[in-house]
Amino acid sequence: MATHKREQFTEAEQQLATIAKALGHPARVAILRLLAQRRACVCGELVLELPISQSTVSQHLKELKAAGLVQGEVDGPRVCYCLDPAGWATARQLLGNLLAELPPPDATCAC
Amino acid sequence: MATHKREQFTEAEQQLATIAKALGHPARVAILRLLAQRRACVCGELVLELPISQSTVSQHLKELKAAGLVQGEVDGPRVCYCLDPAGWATARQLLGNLLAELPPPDATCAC
DNA sequence: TTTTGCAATCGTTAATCGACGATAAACAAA
DNA sequence: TTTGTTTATCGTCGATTAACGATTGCAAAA
Repeated sequence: MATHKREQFTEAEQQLATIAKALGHPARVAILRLLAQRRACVCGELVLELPISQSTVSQHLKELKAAGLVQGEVDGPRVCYCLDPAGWATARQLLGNLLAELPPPDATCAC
Repeated sequence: MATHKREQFTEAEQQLATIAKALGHPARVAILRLLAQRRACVCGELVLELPISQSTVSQHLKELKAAGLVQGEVDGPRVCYCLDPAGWATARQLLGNLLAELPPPDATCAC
């Protein structure tokens, strides 16, 4: 059963997991870095930069949009993508919280 | 075909994706938070705290270990888990790099 | 109006994931 | 040695993911 038991965890845990999952593929990381560099990018440009097909890029963009990390704006026949500031604010927050909960880097394992 | 084209991306992109993927499930986030709180935890304790079965917890621990985020130390019949400082140093670094590449939070979309 | 060009969606395929119960393996204690 | 406790692994199942080519849908250009 792949009946995900997501419901049983806290809202924050689910939200962080959703964001992390979106970052969990090198193609999506690459897309985000391209968008960060260029501030905006038409889908076709991304396809040129990446070693995967147009339809696959489109899929990844859809997932990044679903996670709230990118926005797409229709511009005539093309679509311009850019990072979604609100989504990244949340991502920063949640990742920051997690890292803040961790023991200091030099702490020894208590085992 | 789920023939992952991981090879075609940079080392850093792959490494970040691996770490993010490990964080991409609420149960694993919950496990990490428990380990962070308690500094160490026997597998059985985790099972008591989580709404999933022992075998599933064990699977998630295996994935976290594979991603370098936790260590397990055998202690008689039980296994004591704790966060892996080296893995977290890498995670901090890579996540920090990504966030640093992003435009400032108040930047408007260039679309 | 017809054509062209771009991007999303569809349909398909194979692989991976998430979950579980059952079983095996490792060790301590009796 | 046998028993009990703890954890990892196996086998299974359904769902999801990653990838592609083909098709569709739209908007601009001819």
